[in-house]
Order: sequence, then C-alpha cells, then structure tokens
Amino acid sequence: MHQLFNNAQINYLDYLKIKSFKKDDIVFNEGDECESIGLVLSGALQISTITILENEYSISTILPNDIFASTLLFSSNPKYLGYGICLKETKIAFITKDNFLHLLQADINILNNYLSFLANKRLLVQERLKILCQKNIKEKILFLLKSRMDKDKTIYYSSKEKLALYLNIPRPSLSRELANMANDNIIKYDRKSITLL
Amino acid sequence: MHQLFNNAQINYLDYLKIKSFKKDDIVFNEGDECESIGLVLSGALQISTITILENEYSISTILPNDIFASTLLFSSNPKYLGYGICLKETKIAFITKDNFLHLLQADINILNNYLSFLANKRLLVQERLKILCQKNIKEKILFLLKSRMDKDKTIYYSSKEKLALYLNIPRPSLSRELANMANDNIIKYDRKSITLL
DNA sequence: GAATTATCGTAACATATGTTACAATTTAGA
DNA sequence: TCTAAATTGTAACATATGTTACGATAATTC
Repeated sequence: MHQLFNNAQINYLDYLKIKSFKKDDIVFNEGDECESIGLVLSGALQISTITILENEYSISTILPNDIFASTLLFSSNPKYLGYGICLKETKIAFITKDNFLHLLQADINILNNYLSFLANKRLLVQERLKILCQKNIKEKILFLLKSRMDKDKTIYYSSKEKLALYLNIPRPSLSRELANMANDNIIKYDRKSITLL
Repeated sequence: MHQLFNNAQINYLDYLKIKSFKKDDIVFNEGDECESIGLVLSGALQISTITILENEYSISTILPNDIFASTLLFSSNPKYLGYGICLKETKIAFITKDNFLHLLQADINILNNYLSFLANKRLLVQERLKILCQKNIKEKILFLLKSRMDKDKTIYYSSKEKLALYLNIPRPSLSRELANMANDNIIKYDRKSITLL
C-alpha cells in the first residue's frame, strides 16, 4: 500500500480518500488551500512553480511511496507553493489533517513510520544544503563524496547532467573540475562513478 | 517551559531529564550515538563540525524554545554529525525516543506542536535551498525579497555581514550587487532594509 | 550491425563573483 | 563628547565559473 502503513494495526483505509488521475491532470494549483496530506500510491506527480523572473521550474517529483504536503499542512499558512501535475496515470491517497492526527495517535507504527519518513527527507535536504554552501566546485564534489561514498570510496550516478543539476552547476563545469581533480590524483572517475583516492 | 508543551494536558515532566551545563561544556561529540531528543530551555548550544579539508564551521546554533536531534533520532543511523558546545550557561531537557513517542501519542497538543515545529523548520530550510539554487546574486536577492517582504515590499536585516552569510556570498559582493540593483531602479536600500520597487 | 539519438569531453571565450585593501560611516563605550 | 571598535561602501584586480559550440563516444532503436 504505502510505507506509511508498514506494520500498521489500525484499519486505516477508513481514513483515506483515494483518487485517480490521468496524465497531465492538475492535482492542485499554486495558492490553493492545503487541507490534506497526500500519499502517492502509483504514477508520478510533479510540483512546479514560476519564479519572479518568469522562469518555470520544477520543485520536485513525487514518486510512489512518497508523501507531499506533509510540511505544508502543519505550517502557519498552508497554501500550495506550486502546482501539481501528473506525469502519468497516478493514484493518490488523501488524508485530512484531523484524520491524519488521529492515525498518528492511534497507531504507534504509523507514528514511527511517519517520523522516520520526515527524518530521512530532512537529512537529504540538509546534505544538499551543505553541498550548495561549499565555496567552489571542487569542495562540492568532495563533500558529495564524503557524504555518499561506499567502502570503496566510490559514488555512482546515472548521468553527468543529473549530477550537475544536483550540485547546481553546469555540466561542462562539472566535467572540467573532475578532469582537474583526476589530474591532481585526488579522484578517478568514469562515466558512471567517482572514486576518492 | 517549552513551546512543545503548549496546551499540553499530560504531566510531561515525568518523561524529561533536565540537565544544566556551563559555558564551553560539551553536550555531545561528533559520532556519538543519539538516543534522546533535546529541548533547549535556556542558554545557547552551538553545533559545529570539521570539513574534509579541515575547515571548522558551525552547523547551527540552538536557542531556547528550539529542539535538536529531532531528525537524527528517527533516522536510520542516529549518530551526531557534529559536536555540541554551550555558548553560555545552558539548560536542556532530554527525552528518550520511547518516552517521546509516548508523549506524542498521549497528548494531541504535543503532537500538533511538534509537527508544526518540524514544518516551520522545514520551510526555512526550503527557502534557503531555493535561494542558494538561484543562478546569480541578483536572483538570490530577488528571491529573498519575494519570500520575506512585507506589505511595503521591504525586508529588514540586522547586518550586511549576516545577510551575506545567509546568501552564501561575500559581503562586498552583496554590497556591489545591491548598488547595481539600486542603480537600475529595481530596489532601494539602506543599512537596515531593502525595498522592492 | 547500421543509423540515429543521447551523453559526454573539451576548448576558447566572456563575465560574474571572489579577494583584498582602505576609507567612510556608524555604533558603542568610556 | 571623545575615542575606539564595528560595520559598511567602494574600487581594482584575480580567477573560478558560466557559456557556447562541436567533435567524440556511448547508448538506443530499427
């Protein structure tokens, strides 16, 4: 069903409202009042906004087992900060704030699952924040390595383009710096991995 | 006492362990196992770490009414990411994970307070993340203005130095860009505020 | 396996930003 | 009120990074 309900004892289905969307359906608009938390059961939901200088950009993509509006719902001004659009056929379970609070109180496993979910999410954001705060590209790469490398001091990535996006730098800048660092014998790398020496 | 207990009905004191620290006392070290959440009641706790290139830097400063280790405690590998040192005499209330879960379940006001606390914290981080992702200094400043300005389209700050630190840029770069933007009639500013025109 | 497409490396160039230093201004303290 | 300290504005310079373009390589499709 959804990781939020792992080991749940309570009959949680009574508290959900499950809706189905088609590709390109709008789930909510920027500025809409946010009254429920949303659990993506299948498909994909993209949240996007438009900046002050009219550049459109994607805030995040919510995949199955993920949750959206979890922060918003408990903030002082719960209005969506972007619009949500389905990238394909998508099923979403909505839970109103009151129902959600009740579920958390009634079932300690749900409470635990949810707090773990929030924690892991926050750690990811913290990591990115720290990376973006590094002074230059070299330090960004080193920080990423330090955070994610395995026992072989290696990290794997799907594409340079996406890695560059995560580091918030242009792809050629990433390539150039990787070449420099390899040249200085700090790292070695190929098309799918980087290893700290 | 602490905002976490606003309107609390339960006798929560039984679940706390309150400790007092003197200036420069170490509350925890980097790598220590994290077993409790910490509520700062008075004083100030600074969390710092040392980067891969041996630069020491402060992660955050926890002030009264704030909470630390809230994320860590529910993550898969709960070890402190930095060391905690008191900047002055400090009182901290510790709650073990089990006790904390029990308090959240037993008192809906505590649950609500805690989820609101996490939400507001996350919104702040999100804002900073978005600012750091802007392409140049001008966009960073504009984004900050859009996020925080009041009805008079104005934001106030305590010092240029701190504002620059928040934007993760050198202070002279901030001053230069503000001068440019004022020259282009995009903003006006003085020593304590910036106004969007 | 050939052809098409996507991803990547590289280089040359432009420029935004970092760096440093110092004077001007404000603030705080005596 | 005077002095010292902190904050800020400004400029000149150095440089890291963004930008653009194109060929090379790998991946995908038929």
